[in-house]
Amino acid sequence: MTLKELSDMLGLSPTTVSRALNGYPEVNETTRARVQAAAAKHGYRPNSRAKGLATGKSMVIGHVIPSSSQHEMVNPIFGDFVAGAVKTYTEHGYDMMFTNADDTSIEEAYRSLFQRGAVDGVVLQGPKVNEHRISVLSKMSVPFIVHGRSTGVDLPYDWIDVNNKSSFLRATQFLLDLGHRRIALINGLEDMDFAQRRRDGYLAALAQAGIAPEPNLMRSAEMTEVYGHHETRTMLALDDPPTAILISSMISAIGVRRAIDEAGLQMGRDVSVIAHDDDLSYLKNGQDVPIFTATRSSVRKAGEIAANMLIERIKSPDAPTKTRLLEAELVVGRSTGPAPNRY
Amino acid sequence: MTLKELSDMLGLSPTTVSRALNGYPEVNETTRARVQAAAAKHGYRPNSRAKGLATGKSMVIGHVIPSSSQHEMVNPIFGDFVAGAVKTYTEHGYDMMFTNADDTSIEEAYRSLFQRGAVDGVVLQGPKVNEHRISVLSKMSVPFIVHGRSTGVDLPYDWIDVNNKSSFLRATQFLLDLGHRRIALINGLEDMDFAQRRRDGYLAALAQAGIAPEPNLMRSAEMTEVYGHHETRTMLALDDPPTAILISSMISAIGVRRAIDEAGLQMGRDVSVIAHDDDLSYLKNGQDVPIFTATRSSVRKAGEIAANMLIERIKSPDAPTKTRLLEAELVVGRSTGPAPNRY
DNA sequence: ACCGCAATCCAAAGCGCTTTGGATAGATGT
DNA sequence: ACATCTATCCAAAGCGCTTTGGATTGCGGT
Repeated sequence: MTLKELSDMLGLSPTTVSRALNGYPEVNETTRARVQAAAAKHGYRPNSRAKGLATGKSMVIGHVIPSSSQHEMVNPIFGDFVAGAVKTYTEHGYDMMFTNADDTSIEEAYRSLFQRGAVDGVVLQGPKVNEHRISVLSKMSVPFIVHGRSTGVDLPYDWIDVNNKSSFLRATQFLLDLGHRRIALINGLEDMDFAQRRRDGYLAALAQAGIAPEPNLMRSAEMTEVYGHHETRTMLALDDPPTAILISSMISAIGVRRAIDEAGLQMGRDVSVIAHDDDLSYLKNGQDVPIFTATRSSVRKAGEIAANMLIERIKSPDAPTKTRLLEAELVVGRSTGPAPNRY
Repeated sequence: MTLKELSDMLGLSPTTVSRALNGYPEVNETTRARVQAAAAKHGYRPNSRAKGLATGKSMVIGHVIPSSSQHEMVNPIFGDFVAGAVKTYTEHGYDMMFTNADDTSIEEAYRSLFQRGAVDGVVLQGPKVNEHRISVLSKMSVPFIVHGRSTGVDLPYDWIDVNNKSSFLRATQFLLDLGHRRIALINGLEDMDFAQRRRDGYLAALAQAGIAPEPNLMRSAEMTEVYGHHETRTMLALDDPPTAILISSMISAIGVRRAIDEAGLQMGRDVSVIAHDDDLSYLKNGQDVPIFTATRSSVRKAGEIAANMLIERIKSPDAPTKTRLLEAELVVGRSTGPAPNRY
């Protein structure tokens, strides 16, 4: 069912039918009602490609998934962020498009998406320190939003981020207040911007307390369960093991917990644990009492907000850049307690 | 940069340029080389909407994410399935599109996607028993593939599924062989087809062993960590608690493990556990020795295969339907052991 | 020298929609 | 009664591409 078929059927011109359906004023209200009724009856839906060609908009927003050639790691927060975003997109009439690109061609992927006219804007996820993609998108002068920020990039750009530094600063202080002195950090990959900020917060808190950071207690890698387990196991076997561990992800925290159990220790008594909790829908941090003491910030909500900000940007490309910094809340669960009196 | 601009620049007609770039034979090879060089140099990329309009294809494949209004549960396997699929799509020149729909309008969402000409095919995920969407898509005579199957739907359709029944049959037999008699099943939502098949396998094994199923030991809900924890806790508090637990998801298995620990029991000695492992990239089941004994089947690979099958279907819409049944492997880890001699 | 054929190229139509620039007719104003 | 609006509708162009149906040229064959 095309516009022309519908208009023939109604004895009207395509022009009028188009206007009737798109809410233009130059059409009689009774005619409009007739048109709408017929459109509904026959299930007419304008072809989005034709519409896009005519209007110059695609009403699609793009996300590029990097398929790190080796690891093929799929970020576990991906699903929740997307779920938040897609909801907002749908409400505003946008569709969401994914493309996959390996690390070397990721810039090419963004360029292709735009120059083909496939999308009206993109979301940039998982920014690294000195993220190159930001300047690429900036130069293309294309609407985009960054989920996270990038230290070292001076250009103005829209972003939404959690206050990683302050939340890890606070979490570390919390542990220090409990008397812990040997606090480990199991962090994400070091070149990721969020990981660097979290480390900064951690280091700042240690510095305030006059504690020298110990490289042995600072680990970083992709945040899988197995990684958390492995690093914890290794660190607990040190001559002078940590009494508290700070972890950048709930997933890894589960591995940490497993290692603590295996070592015959008790989490919250022998070893305190604080994790960053993205509030994933399938991995709730307990129901009444949180399992882990955690710095919590919903990544789904971040997805929603990011989508809204991007849509705003698409509407007014020349508006001043906007940013949004979310504060994580510190929820206290049963995984933390006073430092054990070992000596 | 449009086709016309490029052709003007080259002193050729749009026809010839189009043909040169699309590999048609009626163009001189030296001309073709010239055109390709110019296209590369100026970064020309055909507008995909215009191309789609002209060819009648969108080169996009659609996925609909149901946002169950209440739970807003995002399936944790989602990310990996998508990662597998999008890789295949990209290789074949397809983009991937998401739409969100609440449970009531999900059928509408599929219809809209096609009638707007937004996609060339769709993937149907998470089929329920008597899945209504299958007949809807069938009637629309539209290319689609189901990830999973639907008991009660007689129509022929393409699907790829894990052999849920046989894998849970085998897992249950494995536990029975270890001497377990009170085996619990922590399953997914009952109306999901996979959950029903897994239960069938479980029940079949019990029946073979002459054991009457006990409703008290069979639970079903959305497979979160907290759910696994809660049900295990409840069951372990029974007068006659299970000695083994079968779980439909690694995520929930983590909660199960937590409950076992909290009860002061040891997994693999006091309580045996087998989980279904989708081989998620961020939740590997251990590295050398698996943590959980598990029925394993990579959902990422399923995504890849599904994508390939769908692309085949799009190419030849009238070919006979194809199906693919993957067998899960039973990997034996440290979470299972002989039934404790309690009495 | 003439015909047929292959190799190259191009003009123009068409995909389904929006939008510009009228046309038409009845209503209004003086 | 005549010019002027206003409300309503339509024809046609255009978005950027593919594709049909020729044109044109040069070559071998007779």
